[in-house]
Amino acid sequence: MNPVVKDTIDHCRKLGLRRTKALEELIATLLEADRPMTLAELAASDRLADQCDKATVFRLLQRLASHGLVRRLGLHERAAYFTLLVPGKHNDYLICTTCGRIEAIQAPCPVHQLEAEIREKTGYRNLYHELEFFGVCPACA
Amino acid sequence: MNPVVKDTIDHCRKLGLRRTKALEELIATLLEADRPMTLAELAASDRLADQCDKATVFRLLQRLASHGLVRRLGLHERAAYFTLLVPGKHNDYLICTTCGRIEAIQAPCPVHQLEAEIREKTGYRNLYHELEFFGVCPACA
DNA sequence: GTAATTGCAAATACTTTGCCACGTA
DNA sequence: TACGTGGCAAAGTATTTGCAATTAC
Repeated sequence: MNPVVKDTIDHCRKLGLRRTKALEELIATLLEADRPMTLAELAASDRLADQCDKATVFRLLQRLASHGLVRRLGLHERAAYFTLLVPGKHNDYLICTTCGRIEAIQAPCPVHQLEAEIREKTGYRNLYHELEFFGVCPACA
Repeated sequence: MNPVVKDTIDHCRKLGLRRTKALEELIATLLEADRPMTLAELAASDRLADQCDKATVFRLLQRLASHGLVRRLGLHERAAYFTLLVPGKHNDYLICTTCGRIEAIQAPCPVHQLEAEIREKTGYRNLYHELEFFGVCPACA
């Protein structure tokens, strides 16, 4: 098993979650995708399609998000997107407004400085940001 | 009438939209709010509540968005948020994950440089970004 | 054995559209 | 007059929940 999957499941166990097949497959799927995915995409994915109900995936995502292991993103679609929060992994995206393609941005994120300032000046706690770039990709243009 | 509202309506007229009471009130409401608003909020607002149907507000927002006068944002809620695109106005937000309060960020946006790089390297067209900070505001903490 | 987890189906929430009446140009 | 626009109601899509059965520990 992928060590990140293992670590994540261990983390879940410590939080009191039970080790179920669905949990394992969901985490593996999110990790392999390497981009945010919708509930519908996840429930229909190879690993989960015959494994469990969409409601189960939904509740797992909800639990994982409440413990900070998964983040729910707005993006531009009607459906919510979910991404696994892996320590040391960036989380900014480039999205094509025509075909919906989503790719992670490799460049270092330039907002940490501003985030620190906001934390100081406003007194907000547990601050994090969401940064997305939207445009029409070369293939669609 | 507010000059920005007037300019925006003039712009709409040039695009072929008709000058209706609903259009005027919607634009004025979005401008006065100074933060993104949901369809439900807009339809229930003082200026629009007794003015027109929610479907009308929806279709107006759709038309304005398709012409680039309004932008639809994801944010973290289930409902979509809409904001008027006023030339020269910033569009980054600070959002409380507990009470849902949304405020515009005054500081200069630090991602323009990165945006330019992405435009060059990836060939995406019509690039723009969406940047939000999420956290728990002092009142909720 | 006990409590968390799951599947299924039903309930919500929000968005989107059809159709005909209406108002702007 | 002609065509964009509006209201109302119905349909569509995504999310969320109730409850009894199941499973992890």
